[in-house]
Amino acid sequence: MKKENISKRKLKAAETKKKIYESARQLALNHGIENVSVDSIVKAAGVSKGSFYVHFQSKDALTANFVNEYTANADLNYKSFLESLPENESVLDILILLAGKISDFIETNIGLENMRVLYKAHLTKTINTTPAMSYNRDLYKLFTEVLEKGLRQGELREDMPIDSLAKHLIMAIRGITFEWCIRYPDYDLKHQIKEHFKILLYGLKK
Amino acid sequence: MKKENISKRKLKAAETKKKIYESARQLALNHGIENVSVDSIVKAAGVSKGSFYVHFQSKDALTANFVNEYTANADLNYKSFLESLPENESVLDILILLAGKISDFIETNIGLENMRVLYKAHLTKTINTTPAMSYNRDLYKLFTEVLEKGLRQGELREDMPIDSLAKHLIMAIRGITFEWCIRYPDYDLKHQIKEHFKILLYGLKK
DNA sequence: CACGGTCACTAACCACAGTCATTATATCCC
DNA sequence: GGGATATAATGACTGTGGTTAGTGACCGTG
Repeated sequence: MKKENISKRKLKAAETKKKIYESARQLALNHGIENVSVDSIVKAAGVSKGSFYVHFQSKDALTANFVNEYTANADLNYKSFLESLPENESVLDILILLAGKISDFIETNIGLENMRVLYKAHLTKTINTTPAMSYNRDLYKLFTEVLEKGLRQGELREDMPIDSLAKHLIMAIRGITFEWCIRYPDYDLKHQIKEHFKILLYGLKK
Repeated sequence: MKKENISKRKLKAAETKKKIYESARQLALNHGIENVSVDSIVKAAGVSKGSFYVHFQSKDALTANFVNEYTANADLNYKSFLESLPENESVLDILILLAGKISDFIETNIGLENMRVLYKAHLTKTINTTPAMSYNRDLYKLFTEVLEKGLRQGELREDMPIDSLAKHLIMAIRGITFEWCIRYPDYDLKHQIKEHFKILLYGLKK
């Protein structure tokens, strides 16, 4: 009877956290998270600054939360995209299409600024971005499944473990997206991702 | 007779700048630039804080200076490495060796923390990291030269422009190094770079 | 019911990057 | 030399992310 009975307090806490989160989202939506101070967030939420830091490790961690939401959303999106493809599509073509889909999603649904924030968060030891990094992330599963199909259908070379290949492909996408972040606007994400994948996949063909 | 005669002042200014720079380098060497405040730098240099901002646009700009030094140094190193290779080496082997050399240099001469700082700087709009990013950077020239040789010797496919290939390869290295920065210590930079290059180069073979 | 401990929350506080009005002084020009 | 100008240098100040000692409401236990 311990865990159940502390509900009133925990409820209040959860409420406070949500208030902060929603205020932050609202402000971020209007001004971009980088231009929103913690002070303004807590003022909007009607709580104290210290309270913010009870619920969030840091402003960057909060930002990472947003981004992790995007990430989960993205993976859902990719999954249904893959399911929408015709069964008989060649696996190499699927991979190219998927890469294109990913670049679209990043550009239009996440955006440059959020990607920059995400990558900075990744580089900061004190921020936990596990959901977007973990090899258990759905994205890795999706790639692995596609590659397995390619293996079964004899489209791929067989001298490399599938899960390692998936990691290499996703790392490549991350690398290209990083390059986009740092070279924008002199860099066409979609075009570069497709071009790079053509080289990579040529190296995977049987 | 205008520019010459203002020497005494400019000299003093240059001296101050150097004092700041060297103090910063010394402190960064001992504690890592991220753990050194501008206040501590100017205190060590015996100048005022405002003076720091006369000579440097920002702390990050100063950091970028350090990084650009590393970069220039790295390219020199890679160049002499390439020159030390036997003439008759296969171009694909040269590229693998070069990639290995780069990973060694990054790991032992630059280090994880500095790479993280560098990539964060790249992601920050207000920091000018042109020297490390520019396609005029020596590194791009080196790769282009090797690839040109490969083309002459008929080792490479001919349907892709050489300078575009060089960009893809260097971007791949950057991507892998980024992955190393965010996955350390669960990621073997040298091994991953070599493995990835094997896939990539297989896709470039004639 | 009452007492001791827990925990969300607060507000004042700190550290640090960056700014700016002001001061000091080397150079220019008469 | 001496006033005018340009600029190096100053240091108090601001804004912002992050910390912490303290408070009081709530909880489990006697």
